[in-house]
Amino acid sequence: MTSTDPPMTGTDPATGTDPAAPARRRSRQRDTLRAYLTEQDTFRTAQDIHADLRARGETIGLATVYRALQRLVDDGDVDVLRTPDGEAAYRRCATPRHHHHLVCRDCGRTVEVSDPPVARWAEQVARDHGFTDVEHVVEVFGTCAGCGS
Amino acid sequence: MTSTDPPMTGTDPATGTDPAAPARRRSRQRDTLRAYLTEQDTFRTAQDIHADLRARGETIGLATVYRALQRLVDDGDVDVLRTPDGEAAYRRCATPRHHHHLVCRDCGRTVEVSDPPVARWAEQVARDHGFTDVEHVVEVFGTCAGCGS
DNA sequence: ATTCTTGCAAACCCTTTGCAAGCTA
DNA sequence: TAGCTTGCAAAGGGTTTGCAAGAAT
Repeated sequence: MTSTDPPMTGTDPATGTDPAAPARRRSRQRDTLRAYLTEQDTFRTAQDIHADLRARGETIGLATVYRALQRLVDDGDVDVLRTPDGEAAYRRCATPRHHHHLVCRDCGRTVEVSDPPVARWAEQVARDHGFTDVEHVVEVFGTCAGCGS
Repeated sequence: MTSTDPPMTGTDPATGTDPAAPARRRSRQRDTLRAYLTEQDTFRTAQDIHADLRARGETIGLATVYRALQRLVDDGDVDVLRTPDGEAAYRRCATPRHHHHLVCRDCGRTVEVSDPPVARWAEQVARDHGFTDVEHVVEVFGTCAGCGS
């Protein structure tokens, strides 16, 4: 609806890419991260991801994990959310369109949930009070069946 | 509805206070902070609050601000929320019962909004997937009329 | 007098950045 | 070869904590 993300630079209407953006090269690390994220169904912090990859014997630096995640997020390939204690958690979601999450605060297991009514409500409330460039954050945290006592 | 906050220690059914908790003494700093928060209608970070108080000539340490805010939050006297970039922002809300916020991402000006449907929706979604101890985070960010271009 | 509070500085943690070396195209 | 990518270590920024000095009861 509302364009919440104004492009920083112009994009070529033909290719949809930014002509001014630097060329992108592929790398083992980024491929590894992408593969890892694809097989995950939980939200994980950058540190978690780094630790997991290292544990598997992969060689990748923490800074690289952060940089790669940042790029995936910018490209819209990965979702980010802030855990209640302020850490950023990442996840490659199955649903490409706007949605929310039901996240287990213990293991990160996540269920994607959509709710158009909430979005409409947010837009309405904002408009009623003269706010623009609306963005709403809706996350549900809980303890999943597996982690429950 | 659901008891989302299990008490860490037992509370005396008579007084409603925790017998094991240390005695609480009043202090100039805490009174000042409380007064400051009461006159504010915007969400502010601990750093902002500290800067504001210092600018007014008040003498109070940053650590004290953090500790005092933490206590107010624990007591349920102040609301906290995470800004999109991970900082904690505090505000003494007028509405004592559960509610959400429409926050200006520039100046922090806030409008308290209630929406029972969202809460019920969250509970329902969580229950449907076997999650317990549900907690939902719903915040709407935007640019208020005053900060808008 | 007791012990809760404060301040400062150091410690913590997550995240970002500088820069030289490595690798992709 | 050109220049994007990586790793490491250092720097940043917010928040917490240790500890001795300062208050409140």
